[in-house]
Amino acid sequence: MNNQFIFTKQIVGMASFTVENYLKAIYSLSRSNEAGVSTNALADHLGTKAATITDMLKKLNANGLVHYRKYQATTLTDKGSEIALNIVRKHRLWEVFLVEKLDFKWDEVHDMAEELEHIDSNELIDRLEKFLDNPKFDPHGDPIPDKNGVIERRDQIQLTELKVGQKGYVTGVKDSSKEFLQYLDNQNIELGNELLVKDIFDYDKSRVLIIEGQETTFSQQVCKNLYVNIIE
Amino acid sequence: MNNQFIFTKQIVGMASFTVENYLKAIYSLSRSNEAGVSTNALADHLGTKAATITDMLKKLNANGLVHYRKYQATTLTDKGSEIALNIVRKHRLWEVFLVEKLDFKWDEVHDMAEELEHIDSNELIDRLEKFLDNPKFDPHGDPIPDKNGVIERRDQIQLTELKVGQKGYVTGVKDSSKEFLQYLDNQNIELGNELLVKDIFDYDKSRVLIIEGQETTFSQQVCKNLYVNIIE
DNA sequence: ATATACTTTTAGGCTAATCTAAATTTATAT
DNA sequence: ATATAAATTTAGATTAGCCTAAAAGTATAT
Repeated sequence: MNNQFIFTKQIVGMASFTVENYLKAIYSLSRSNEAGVSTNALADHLGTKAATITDMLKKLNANGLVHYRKYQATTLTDKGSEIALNIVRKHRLWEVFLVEKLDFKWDEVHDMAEELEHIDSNELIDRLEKFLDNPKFDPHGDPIPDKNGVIERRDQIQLTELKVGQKGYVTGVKDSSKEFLQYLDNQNIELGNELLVKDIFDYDKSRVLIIEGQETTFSQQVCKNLYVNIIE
Repeated sequence: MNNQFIFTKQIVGMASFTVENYLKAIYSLSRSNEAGVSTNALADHLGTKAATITDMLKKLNANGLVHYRKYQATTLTDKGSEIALNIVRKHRLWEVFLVEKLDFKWDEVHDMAEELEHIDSNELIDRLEKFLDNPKFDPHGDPIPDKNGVIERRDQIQLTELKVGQKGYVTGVKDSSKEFLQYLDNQNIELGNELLVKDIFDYDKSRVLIIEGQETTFSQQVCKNLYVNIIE
């Protein structure tokens, strides 16, 4: 009775706004959980109830976008993954546009990009990419998938992995919440900054760092959320 | 029982995608019909059924966005008009972006702008406007409302109003359908072109024109859909 | 002036995406 | 190993936006 097999927009070859958001959420949560994503984790992430997730996962499964079996972790199919990566691509390119061309700050662009990522035109996004000079990373250091969904793997590590005496430069943030980004702004930290780990306190694992010549102490939590490349 | 008094997005101060499209349609159809807009005209324009329009008009009325009374032409309230003009503003600015920055042609931008116009950020659109160098007209010659909804009145006329011997230059198109725009492309007509009316045939009201030195014949329909400014 | 045509509204339904409450399955802790 | 807790699913309902069919109102042409 319930037609679970057709999404309105899929008729014309595209997933609905909502479907796109589900796929993106599954993609995103899968980064930190190889086995797949739980119903509750999705409900949390999307701000809906678990029952709603179950319903939708059944539909996505019926449409070949996810692998779903009752009570089991959910993963994306190739088709689902392709759609998710395209949304991520669009999101990140629009963020570059907002920061580079419209002078927004890196903590201001997320909500706008959440809307822009659903604009339905690959021609548009390909031209935007070219207009932006083919950027490889977004303003938070996250890699931008190319038009085939290929993401450049970066050998960045968390700042917590640097030992005392080691040098690195900031390549990205693991947490790109407004709060964290504004904290970094306050501390005058930005992508590309060079730093040296001067000391690590055993007690709370906080670090004394020399960043661009300036001595600063960062909590372990902050260090966990900063990605760096080691400078040998 | 039916809660007609709250639109989801209005809680956070904005009209839904659908509501925005209704208001824009009413605005647009009101241009050619001072008294207001009929239910059927709206249904036609929006590709829905009259019954659907009636439902929505009642809700819009309850929310203070339109003046609606059974069986009577509908008009926008000030609040409805403000929202409609803001959508028009966004639509036209995005069209300028697509043409000027991403090199789309004027017949390619409508559908993308139909989506982009609903992106919910006035800050974004104000910055886009500045980035585009405060354009006053979109790629089809339509005026762009400023952030207060004020539209510059242009004293353009239809090409049909020019008499034999009079000169003008093209300022815009009345019909901005893909078909008409592509026809103009084929004829090498663009905004700013100078023309002279050489002759008008009584039989079918078609015109012989000299456009940028080139002699061409246009049907009355084409001439009706071209706006010009007279050159004295 | 009235029949006919056209427009608009009403009544009753449908779907996608959501919810709550209850039932079921899986995981965990003694 | 089993009771309890946590996660997940099912069942039934809601809302916005749409539909069809029928009723009601308005306009038009003789």
